[in-house]
Amino acid sequence: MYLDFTQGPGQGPGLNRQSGAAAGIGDQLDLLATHAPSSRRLIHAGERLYHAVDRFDRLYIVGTGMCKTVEVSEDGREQVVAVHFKGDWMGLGGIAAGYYGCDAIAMATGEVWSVRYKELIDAGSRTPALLSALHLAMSRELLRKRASMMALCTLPADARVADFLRYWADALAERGLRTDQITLRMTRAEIGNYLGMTLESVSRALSRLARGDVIRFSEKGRRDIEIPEVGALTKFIQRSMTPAGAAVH
Amino acid sequence: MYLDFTQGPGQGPGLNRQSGAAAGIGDQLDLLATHAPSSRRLIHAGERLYHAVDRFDRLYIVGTGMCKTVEVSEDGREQVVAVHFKGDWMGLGGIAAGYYGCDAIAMATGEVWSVRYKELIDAGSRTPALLSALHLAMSRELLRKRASMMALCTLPADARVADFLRYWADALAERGLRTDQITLRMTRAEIGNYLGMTLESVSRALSRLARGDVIRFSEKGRRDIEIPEVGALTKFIQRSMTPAGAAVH
DNA sequence: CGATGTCTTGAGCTCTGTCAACGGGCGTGG
DNA sequence: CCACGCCCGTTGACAGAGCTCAAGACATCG
Repeated sequence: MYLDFTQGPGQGPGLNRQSGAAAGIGDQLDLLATHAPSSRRLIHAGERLYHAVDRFDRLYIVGTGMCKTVEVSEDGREQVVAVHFKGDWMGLGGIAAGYYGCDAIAMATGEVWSVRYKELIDAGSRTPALLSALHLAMSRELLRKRASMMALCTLPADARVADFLRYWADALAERGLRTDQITLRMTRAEIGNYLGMTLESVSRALSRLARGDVIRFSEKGRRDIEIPEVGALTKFIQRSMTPAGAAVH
Repeated sequence: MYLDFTQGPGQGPGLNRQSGAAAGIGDQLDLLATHAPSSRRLIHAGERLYHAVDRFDRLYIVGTGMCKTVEVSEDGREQVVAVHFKGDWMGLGGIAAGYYGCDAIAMATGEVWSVRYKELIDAGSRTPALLSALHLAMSRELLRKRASMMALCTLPADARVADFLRYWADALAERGLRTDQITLRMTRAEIGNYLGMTLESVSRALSRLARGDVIRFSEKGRRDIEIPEVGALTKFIQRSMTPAGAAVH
């Protein structure tokens, strides 16, 4: 899926597989552990990794679990700007800003790795694969944000929710996990905030998706969602585009 | 404004100034010309630099003029995902995707530089400042997209337009250009597409901003907009947030 | 000068936000 | 153990922001 044009004959192992975005996830951490002075840290849901105002210093990588990053604008508007799964890097905006600009908050118990940016760059001159990993991570986040903007700008509320579920399922699939049963670790309010709509709209959208048999609510709770067929989400999104066919009811 | 934590004692000149985002813009091009096998190309408005489906190969940098990048999703939705001013890099999403994923189109006559990504990386091992420039560019685009998402998710239509104008003015200011008189090189439809609204809403928003004396239409045409006071845009945005005071009329 | 594309403005309608009521899960404390 | 409060989620009724459709004014270009 993702091609790595940076591979050269002399490069170390890792990051050379081409079997998906997650190809280098394990390798990334190996690389860091082996070639750069990285550190690990256990985290629990709700715990904050760094504050928006903190001076930029380290980059963080989700080892296990998942995190969200939340931005607060000067005039107090607050927004979830990203959800980070295993292998995703965090804090990349700090490179240019000098401070993080977002709060990073764990959404589940897990482990997070981190490296000093400066030391990563130094190590990168010896181990180019480290730089490749960094570039891939940044580029991937760019792609993700592009997709988010596309959804925000062109999809109606219901389809945005469907798109969000598809994204979540894809993220799990890329990491070799089941996608027929996902656990959203966010409240409706958080999802709505991320998707630019209210919690009520999220709730209604999910209800409609369930009524249309695109998803099913698990017995375990309303945050556990069964997706028998991820393709059905895509179909739903496309249907909501055509001027003719909306309304699944 | 933007701090560069990568500066080391041994680094070459350039990218070490701290006088704003544009600090390294001239230097970037110097760097490329001196240390990497880059090439230049003249472009005219409407000309396409690369196609979304093209295999990723080179990164592009706006030397003079400006460009937009347009994404087309599989199901045919089309969206302007970014506007690129002097010094902005383009094609960064291709690093992870393997293809560009966007069309890049010139919006004015100008000059665009480009480097093979692979060769840039190679040169970067000899000239670390090149890598710093790349990282800064990527990080900056991440910040920009974050800001876009924030606007899309939390601002009403009028304020999004105001935010867009402010962004444009700031971009000019960072490059040492006048901001009291800007020329939008986009149709209302393009602006609306970029901001997630219709061309009519853009038109109405601009009319309201003009009525509220936040902007003025130039005699030269409706795409030339005078902004006597950039701060007024910010005030307008904040006013549209407070539940009490909206309505400038 | 007509043709085309762009911009503005109005009128009506729809989607989604707002406000409100209600139910369920969970932890705390009596 | 149950009662209570709190947070989360769902659903309904309503209102309003923004979209759709339509008409007309301008500008540009052949």
